[in-house]
Amino acid sequence: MARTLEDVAKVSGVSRATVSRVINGGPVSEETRRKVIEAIEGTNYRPNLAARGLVTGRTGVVGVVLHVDPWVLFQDPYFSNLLHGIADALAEEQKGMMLWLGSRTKEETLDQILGMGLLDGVIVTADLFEDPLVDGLVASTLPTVLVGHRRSDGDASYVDIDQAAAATMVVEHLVSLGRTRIGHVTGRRGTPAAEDRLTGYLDAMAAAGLPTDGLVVDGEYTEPSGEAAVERLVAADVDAVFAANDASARGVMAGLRRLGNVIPDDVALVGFDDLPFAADLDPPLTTVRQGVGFHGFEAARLLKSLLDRPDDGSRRVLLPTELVVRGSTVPASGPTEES
Amino acid sequence: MARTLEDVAKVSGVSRATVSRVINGGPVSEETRRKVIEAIEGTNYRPNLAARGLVTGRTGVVGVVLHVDPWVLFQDPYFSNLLHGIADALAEEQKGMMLWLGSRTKEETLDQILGMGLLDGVIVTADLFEDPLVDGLVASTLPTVLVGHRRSDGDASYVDIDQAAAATMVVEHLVSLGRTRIGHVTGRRGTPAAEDRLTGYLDAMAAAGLPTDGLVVDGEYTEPSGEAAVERLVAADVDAVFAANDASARGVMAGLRRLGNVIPDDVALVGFDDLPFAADLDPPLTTVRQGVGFHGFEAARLLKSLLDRPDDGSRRVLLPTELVVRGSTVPASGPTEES
DNA sequence: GAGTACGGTGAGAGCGCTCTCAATGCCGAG
DNA sequence: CTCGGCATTGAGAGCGCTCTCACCGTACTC
Repeated sequence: MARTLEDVAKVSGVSRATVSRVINGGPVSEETRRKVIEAIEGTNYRPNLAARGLVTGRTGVVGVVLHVDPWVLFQDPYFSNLLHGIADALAEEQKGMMLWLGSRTKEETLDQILGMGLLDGVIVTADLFEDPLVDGLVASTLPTVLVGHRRSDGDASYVDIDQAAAATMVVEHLVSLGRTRIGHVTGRRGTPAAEDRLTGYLDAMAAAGLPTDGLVVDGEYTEPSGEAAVERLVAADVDAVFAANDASARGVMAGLRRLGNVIPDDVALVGFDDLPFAADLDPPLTTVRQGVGFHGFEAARLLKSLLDRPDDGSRRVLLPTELVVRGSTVPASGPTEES
Repeated sequence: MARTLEDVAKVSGVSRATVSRVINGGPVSEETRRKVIEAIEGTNYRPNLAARGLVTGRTGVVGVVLHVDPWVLFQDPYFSNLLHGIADALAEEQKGMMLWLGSRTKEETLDQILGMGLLDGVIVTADLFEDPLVDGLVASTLPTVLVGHRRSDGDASYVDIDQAAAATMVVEHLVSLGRTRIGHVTGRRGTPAAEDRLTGYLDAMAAAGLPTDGLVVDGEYTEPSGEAAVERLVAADVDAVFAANDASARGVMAGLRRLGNVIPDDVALVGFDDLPFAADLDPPLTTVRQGVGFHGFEAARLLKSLLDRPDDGSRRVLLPTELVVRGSTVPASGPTEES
């Protein structure tokens, strides 16, 4: 079993350099190529990536950093979808993926990643305002693609959605239905996504000439926080609620029902994410689909482009979102029994 | 910013070899060590793992192969717990983790892993009888630890539980409660775990002198398959059911209730896995706890031992299981209202 | 004083690979 | 018949690191 280039060279009767050419597609005569390929297959030889990486500086391996609590990681479909998308794109490019989870401190993780020396680049989620890991990665020489971004990441490469525009789209939809008292349950305050969605909501409300006093209640992206927000929203006499994500929308739905409100007749409800359960709620939840798996896919492709043409500077990609209108904002249409 | 050992050597006025000694804990005078460390910190130097790996043959990176459909991967707590355990153990040993998911065919994945050349070893789940990936890994020169094992993996290194013994423990518990018509809903037939649990059940029943005719119904590890099995079990006049996992136990519970059976009074019920929801069922489910996170942790430690002392041959570790007795096999005790 | 021991250090080889550069052989052109 | 040009190949340097080995100076022995 051939272990090195030299071995293959000996077997096929050529030099090390020629074998290397065959493997990497250099100019080699047809006959020699055939002989070498035969030798490679016969000896089951596989080039050593570490050695190649040492000389070329490229290993074909990219790091993926999902530095979140493992329970969150696996319970929140966001991350699984994202990872799935990344994995697919990397597989397509024949690249390896090295995954870091949140089992150590951010500083330790950063150290390990930067010291690895085997990575061509990294993909990392940036969902907090303060994040030394993201800061360190962006500041390093390692090509980095963020999924999501903070305002301070203006000159980094990232894939994100236009959070504010998506929120605006939601409000406009509700306004078009004739709703005027539109409440908003925010996401976790301080996170970029939550702040941007809030901004989009406020801007759209202002543009429509609608008031927002008392209509914004802070949430936490969780079901209980959504349910807890209902009391104040109902007290503010809402006829529609935009929850910052589907989980809190589910809480809002439960809370509204408890207080005797009919959805969408009394209060229309919109979520964000389009998680699988959204369509199964009663009534089905109108929500913003952001296609997380696609984000991952695009992040990997962005990194590839960054690696292929490093001189083009950083890239910013804003992916489209889509409003999925369901029963929670529109009464069931077609043949239906009157209530 | 120092990029190489040579740079650090120049800054601290010693040779490359001495810097290497400082980093790897060789014999160096206190004063020199201080100077070098100062230079390292001052220049923010990080050793290049690829280069080190090239000469030592060790990179400190291990591969983890969870070649399952990503949806399953993230929905089944088994894998998240396992991965979590592995990640924890590796973090403790300062090792990197490279993750392969099921985004490509097993053959392609195998090729990539073997060709990587950056891995010290690999941890892979072996939950199918036929698995070219596992076969290839075990047959390769790459140190491999299996989580779970097939009968044919007798000479590989693995971490597993004694499935049959656990099943026997379940049956003995039910027998000790005076149950005699004990049914079994199997896992997916053909998988090692399902077969071994079945074997353990059959052996224990035989040992207790109890019949099993008509008491075994094939399941799929899923809730619907559990519910579907109930009809035949009730027809066979069971007074207890051992389901091969918690998910199918939940299905059995629903089915029994639908047919008007009271748990545990009419029929006792036992699951397997002790997933979080098991304790929240009504009544709480008696089940076998296997501590999956711990399996991962142990697998990583096993791999470490394999790497540290390769000459000791392969290792086999059977982890203990624990029967968690809850309301589904024992009537609530203590101050309780009579039904 | 010569011999031995030993902690501390540097020089240099070499891990498996790529890549530059020069050498070779063969072609048609002059 | 000589020469430039081209396609093909090999020799060798070197990526950043570890590790062996030889060497130095000091201390200790007899």
